[in-house]
Amino acid sequence: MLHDDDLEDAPDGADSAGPALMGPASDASGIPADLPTNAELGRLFGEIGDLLEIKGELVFKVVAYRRAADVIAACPVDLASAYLEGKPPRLAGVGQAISDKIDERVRTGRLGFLDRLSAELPLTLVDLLRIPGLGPRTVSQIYRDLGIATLDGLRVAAETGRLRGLRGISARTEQLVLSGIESLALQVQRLRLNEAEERIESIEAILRQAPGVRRVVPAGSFRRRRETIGDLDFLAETDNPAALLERFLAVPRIREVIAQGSHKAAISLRDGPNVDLMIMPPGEAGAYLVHFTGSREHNVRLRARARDLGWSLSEKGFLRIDPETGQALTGPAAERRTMATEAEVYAFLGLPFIEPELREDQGEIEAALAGRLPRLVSLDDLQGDLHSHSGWSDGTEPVEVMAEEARRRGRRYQALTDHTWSLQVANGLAPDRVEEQRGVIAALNARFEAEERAARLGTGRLPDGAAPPGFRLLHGCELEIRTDGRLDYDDDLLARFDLVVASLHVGRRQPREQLTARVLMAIRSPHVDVIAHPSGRKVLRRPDLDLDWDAIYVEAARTGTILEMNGSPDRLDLAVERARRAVAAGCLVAIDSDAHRIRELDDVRWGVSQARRAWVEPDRVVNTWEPERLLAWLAGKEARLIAAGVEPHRQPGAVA
DNA sequence: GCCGTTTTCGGCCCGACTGTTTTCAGTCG
Repeated sequence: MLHDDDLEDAPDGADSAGPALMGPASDASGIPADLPTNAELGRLFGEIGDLLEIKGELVFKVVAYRRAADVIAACPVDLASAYLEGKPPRLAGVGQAISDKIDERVRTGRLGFLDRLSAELPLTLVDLLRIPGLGPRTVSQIYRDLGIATLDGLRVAAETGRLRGLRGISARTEQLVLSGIESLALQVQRLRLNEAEERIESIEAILRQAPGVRRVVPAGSFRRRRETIGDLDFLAETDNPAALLERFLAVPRIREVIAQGSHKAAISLRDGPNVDLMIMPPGEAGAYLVHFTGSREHNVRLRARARDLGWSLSEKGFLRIDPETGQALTGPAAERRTMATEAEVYAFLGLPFIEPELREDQGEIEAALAGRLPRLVSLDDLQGDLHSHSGWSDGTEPVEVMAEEARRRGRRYQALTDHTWSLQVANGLAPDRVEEQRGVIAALNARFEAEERAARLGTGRLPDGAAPPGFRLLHGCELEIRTDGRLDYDDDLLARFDLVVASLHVGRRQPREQLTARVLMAIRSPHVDVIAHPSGRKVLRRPDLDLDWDAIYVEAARTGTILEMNGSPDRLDLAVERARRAVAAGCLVAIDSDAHRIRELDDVRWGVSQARRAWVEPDRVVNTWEPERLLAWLAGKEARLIAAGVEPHRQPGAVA
């Protein structure tokens, strides 16, 4: 059995199709060829924000740069191209000043403001901010009083006792700085969702055993189902806070207790993330859940709205603001409101309930105010799964085991999509094995039908007792798009599958035009129904393919070719911003497991949460459809190509 | 620096914990 890594990475050696595009440093117009990505642009403005903060600039200006940096990095449109074309999109938080700076960076390759700033304050100071406990004021003081601007310099100063002379820094703080630098060096990566879930479940189990505990809720970015998780957050209701905190501070593999109070504590684990525990007074969970679930930006918006309504909002609930002073009233005069549920908190703000996955300040507040929140797809909406593997290629289980497991989960269809011929590293199927596999699947479906018929007649029962409304194993394949754009099977063979899922594992480093052309050819095939894991990325490990995404969305929408939202927590592909844009462009998606073993059949849930973050509604997801509707759609590809005036991409003759 | 059917000027979110203090600033989430 091959590990996924072998499958994904080994064929990259075949990246010999055509030389890399080595253009000149700039063309005749002086426009630099090394256009910055959105992530790089975002990083630049983040650095400006950091430097301004160290400089002691107005905090709102700092916040403005950081907010712009986030918006820029998350923007689904390639900003460099858009600015070059003179069509910069309107982004909330990016005004004239920052827009001009983006334009300058894109056109000239420079950013004068940052250059001037870093002449004043070394850019390396930004690194010092990453040390836990070291904020802008202290960094500024260290630089101005001691001239220290680098991590190395800081370590030497701490080791030789030069820091402790500064105001507010004792010998103990010096030690904290040293261990902080150390922890940076071995800083743990962010966790993928499934890794975060493992740790959360084990800690949650311990907390639940504490006496007096009523409720433990994992909150934070895990509850929002972000792609990667930094810290883990727990909220708890208990009659005995001391006992719960004691239990928390004794979980296995603690590296350090970071903070410890009467109602909250924070620890760091040896093998990973920081963990926060907050204890809620019974019956007041609403504002706590809101506060510790929403992103910082979402919460800022909520509190601003509360303020407009005359209330100050915190995790403790609402406090009436004194109109004279503008301050929250405290003490005996205080008027305080608490709620048991999040829905009540939102209602108090005049908003409908906002699902956790949407709480990112990506337009959900505006949509809530306008009554236009989406009805998000949920796991219960799914009728089936269009992408899975068996031992025939690189899965671990026999076909019948995967099928039985899918049926046991109540699905109405499961597509078996083993790899094709040319992906030999994954044991891809030659055409004769495809024929053989078709027979196996037909026999299985015949057996399932007989069992269901018998169950309906009362003369037999299904393996788990319950009679689902019918289950069908669909015969598909994961069709390799080769380096030259050819597809792995000819049209005659492709036409005989129930569905074809096409994907690209080889030649990943080709230039954008070539990669895009390969995907577009697959989209224009009369037999390709789904583009699987379209970006080819691996979460935290491998970047996206360099594709012309807008061209792909347009053509996928035009031809009714489905884009996959792959639920494997390693992939989560499409990413949220891409999926949101694809659906806005009219594309259909499928939420698939890409299971190679039984337990991975449940990975569709990560695909569902990813789709929810992308505001996807059920009807856009083809595997929420009834089997009849889905099969009719799959059968209609060629007719749609013709209707749309798209020249079908034919794949004639056998290709070896 | 951004933003606006209550504003083109004047706002811009809130509290706990820590460390070094003697009443609070800095940091963090």
